[in-house]
Amino acid sequence: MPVELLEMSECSPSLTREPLDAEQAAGVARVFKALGDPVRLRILSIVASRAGGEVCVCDITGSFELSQPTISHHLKVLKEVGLLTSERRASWVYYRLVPETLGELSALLDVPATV
Amino acid sequence: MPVELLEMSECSPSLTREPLDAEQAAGVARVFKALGDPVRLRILSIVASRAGGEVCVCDITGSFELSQPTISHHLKVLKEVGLLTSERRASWVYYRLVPETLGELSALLDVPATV
DNA sequence: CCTTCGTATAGACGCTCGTCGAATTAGGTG
DNA sequence: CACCTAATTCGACGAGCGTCTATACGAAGG
Repeated sequence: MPVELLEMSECSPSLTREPLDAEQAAGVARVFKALGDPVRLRILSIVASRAGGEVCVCDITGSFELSQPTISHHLKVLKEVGLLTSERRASWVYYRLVPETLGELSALLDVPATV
Repeated sequence: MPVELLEMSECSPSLTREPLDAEQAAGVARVFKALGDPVRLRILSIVASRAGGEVCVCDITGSFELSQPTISHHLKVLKEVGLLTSERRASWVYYRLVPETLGELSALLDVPATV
């Protein structure tokens, strides 16, 4: 559970500021790798675009022609890198977005308009 | 060479707008997968943070304890997904950032502060 | 309890990826 | 031309990933 994705001395992390060191790069790459799968991206967008912010696993499996364990695996990956959280209520497990993680990545990729 | 990473009807692409379809997800996932490697992330940050915006391959290889063909492979991957461009001048090949691609990804991950 | 439903885990299998050394292409120079 | 340097391409190998089926777990209901 990474508290902070980036531990930069400055407050505005960006790829354009200065080269990432190996450790920083490894941490960020973990998250991008999780985003580097079409199914996981779609899962994330399903959760992100859901009005209440919550999605039940059973709502996701119906959107894919993949086995339920496969979806479960992808959810686990997204959770491990801090993009999703889960909560069990009765028989169902609900997943929510972690907007802070997405925000950090967005800021990291946010390059000045004209270089 | 993807002209446009996303072909959404709306002008403000974001994960939170509506779920990505399979085709969109596949296109975006290609780029994120390229970012999902620590070495490639560091290469990208080296290019991005370079004052002139240009980096020679020989400048990059020195920053890693990896063989030169391996660096060349990573540069190729970053180029194929539209994150870098290259230009040959004399014996040297120079790589530049494609800020538009990074900008699209940044916008995609830019979620509203409070959901 | 035993069953049923929703979800997670375990193990297996094929394919992809990152890395290497070796060979190849491209440009510059004597 | 021969030679050198810069960079890419090739072929191979081991590790990791996405998917599956089968199994286990957890909660609710007869």
